Amino acid sequence: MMTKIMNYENELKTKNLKVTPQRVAILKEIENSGHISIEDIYEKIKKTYPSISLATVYKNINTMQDAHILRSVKAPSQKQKFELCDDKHVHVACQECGKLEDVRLDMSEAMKACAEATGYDIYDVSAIFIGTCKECKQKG
Amino acid sequence: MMTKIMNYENELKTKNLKVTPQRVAILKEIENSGHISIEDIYEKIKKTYPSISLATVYKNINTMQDAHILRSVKAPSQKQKFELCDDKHVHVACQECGKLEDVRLDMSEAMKACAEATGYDIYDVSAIFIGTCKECKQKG
DNA sequence: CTCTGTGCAAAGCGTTTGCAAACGA
DNA sequence: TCGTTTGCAAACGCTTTGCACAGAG
Repeated sequence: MMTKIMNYENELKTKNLKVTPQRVAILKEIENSGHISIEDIYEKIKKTYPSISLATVYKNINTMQDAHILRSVKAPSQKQKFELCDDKHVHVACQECGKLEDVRLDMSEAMKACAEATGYDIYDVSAIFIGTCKECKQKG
Repeated sequence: MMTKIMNYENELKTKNLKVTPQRVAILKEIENSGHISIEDIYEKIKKTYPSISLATVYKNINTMQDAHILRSVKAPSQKQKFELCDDKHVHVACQECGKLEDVRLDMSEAMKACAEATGYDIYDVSAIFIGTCKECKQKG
């Protein structure tokens, strides 16, 4: 089974971005975690790559967001987190415990409805469903 | 036609929050604009109420968010904006011109599907559809 | 070799906090 | 009156920037 990392090297090259160890490390952390904050990316990478600087993480996150390799997710009253663009999914957040999970849910119907209602060309959607998770329902 | 403001006075009282001119002014600005940033709320209120301080706007936004009178919307690469909780709608953002609009789109099907897929109780959803608006399509 | 990316330290902003005075109930 | 809210100024924390050096192509 081939790792995704090679694909991201190609994606970086396609967008005229240089393939640096820092960028590969950032993409690897995001791939592993699904969605992760800047601070957490930095802390994790520092363990195996102590010389990396937080500014570099910020710069690369911005560069790769502009290149549509990454995108941000922001749940209410939580830090900004980042995920890979090719990872099509929505999110569900538990109001009780603050957990944020990915859900593979097809939103194409809703996107179509939105396009019809507005006259926009819709090509993506960022959705966060808010509720209470199984565990918290039992406790509650 | 009765203004919504009276309802919000009641809502504040119900939540044990005092009805101050600052809070009423903030709610009025949000009601007028649909969604608005903190800075814009402050600038608008200052015109008719010059003594208001930015810190007060922040404190009240936070208090009223905690009381579920307001909630935040955050579109990628834009400032946080705020809207009234009772205003059920989703958003559409134009990638070209940055415009953010409200869309009255029924998301109950998607909420049901998400509840089934995850086992969560889902009671709200924050969705931002990303695309290109009519005007930008013509220009583009 | 050239141009992009990195790391550091400093600057920049948006947001929060502490406190005394003012205000709503 | 009593507890909450306000306004100010200072503090904070996250993010960006400028610059010299290092590294990718």
